[in-house]
Amino acid sequence: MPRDTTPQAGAGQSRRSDVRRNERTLLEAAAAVFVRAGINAPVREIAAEAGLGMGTVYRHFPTRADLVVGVFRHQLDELAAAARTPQAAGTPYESLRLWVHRFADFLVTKHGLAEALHSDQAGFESLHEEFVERLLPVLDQLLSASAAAGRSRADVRAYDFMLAVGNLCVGVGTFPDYRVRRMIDLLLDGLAAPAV
Amino acid sequence: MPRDTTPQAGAGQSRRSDVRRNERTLLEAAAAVFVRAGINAPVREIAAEAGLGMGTVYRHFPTRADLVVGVFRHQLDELAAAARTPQAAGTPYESLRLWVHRFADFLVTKHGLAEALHSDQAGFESLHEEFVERLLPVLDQLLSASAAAGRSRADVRAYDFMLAVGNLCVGVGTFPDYRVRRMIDLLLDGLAAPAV
DNA sequence: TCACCATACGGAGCATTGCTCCGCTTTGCA
DNA sequence: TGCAAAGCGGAGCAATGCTCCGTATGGTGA
Repeated sequence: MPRDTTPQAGAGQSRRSDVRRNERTLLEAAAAVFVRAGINAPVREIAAEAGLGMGTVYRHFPTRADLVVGVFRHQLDELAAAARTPQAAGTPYESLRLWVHRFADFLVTKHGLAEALHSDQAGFESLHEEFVERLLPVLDQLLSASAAAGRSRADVRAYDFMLAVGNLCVGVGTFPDYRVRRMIDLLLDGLAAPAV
Repeated sequence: MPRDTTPQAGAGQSRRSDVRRNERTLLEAAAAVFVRAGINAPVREIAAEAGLGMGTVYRHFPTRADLVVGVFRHQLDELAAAARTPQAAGTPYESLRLWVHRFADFLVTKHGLAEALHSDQAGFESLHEEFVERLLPVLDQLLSASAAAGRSRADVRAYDFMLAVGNLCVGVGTFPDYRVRRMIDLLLDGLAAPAV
């Protein structure tokens, strides 16, 4: 399995200057294109936006998923950090609730991310993996804490719950009338309800 | 908006015999291909399976979504009928629960259907529409009955709930470790819980 | 029975898009 | 400054949705 496909790997120093410059340029271009055209924008478009060739894009980021991961790495980190920061006020369950909605916000505002996350398209496994790797531990901890406080079920796996929340975010954007928040709350209520 | 894009429209009598034969052949071929290669199988493959040309496929079914609708029309009808058949035993809430799981079964066993249903890919709106048109009324009725019996919330829209259940089914197949049923039960529990 | 033409068919072909390949350019070291 | 290793660019390949139009065919009127 290719760990460290992403450029950050290997010392940032020893690489040629144009490599560093191009990587930065690419990430910025990708971010811009993702905002205006969604995660599924053609790679050609990103290359054009960056003023670079296709070959360069693919040498830096072997699949578009890697590009996506690169662009959202910071936000993923913030999301993970947010879960670890103890809430000033509120029960563990409240913290969980808050974080889940923050997670949903993240997915909903990146057009196509939720879809890509669960896509079976080749190359997108790494995106899924990255999310699981970064966020599953923190979600697991939030769930455990809430369960320990007796406020929510203990028999729900973080993995299932994470996928479920991610799934609920699919199709926002396509169906403006779909109220995701409402459904996420419903799922959270189901989690809170004592197991029958 | 193109209502009745599907061949069934217009009297079944007045059409040439080869047209009727080909339509049937196509539906059978598509069904076979969908089973072995999923909903997203290339149209070429369906044409080959049917022993017909691409042009013929597209004349009969303007988009692949129409083909999908054609193939699953019967099962969609059965699903709608199942909701109307009063359960021998059980509360309205139990009926709702049963039907929702049946709906999920349907989606889960058709590889790629849940994904397609909420895809923003051009041409797939008709698939979404068909599902909404056929199933929303019956789900609405199930929800209302259950709510009237005081067993579940009345403030959840059938549309949101249907999309949510469909969404939860996304990614089964891609992630064998994901327990959909569990998450659907969680959502149902959230629905059952009295609004706080 | 036959001829005719509206209807339907087939599949080459166009456009898009992910990804590769390789000849050319650039960087940084000696 | 010269040179090799590293990197770049973009033409090109393969897959795939969908169209277009020359050709074949069913069914009807004579």
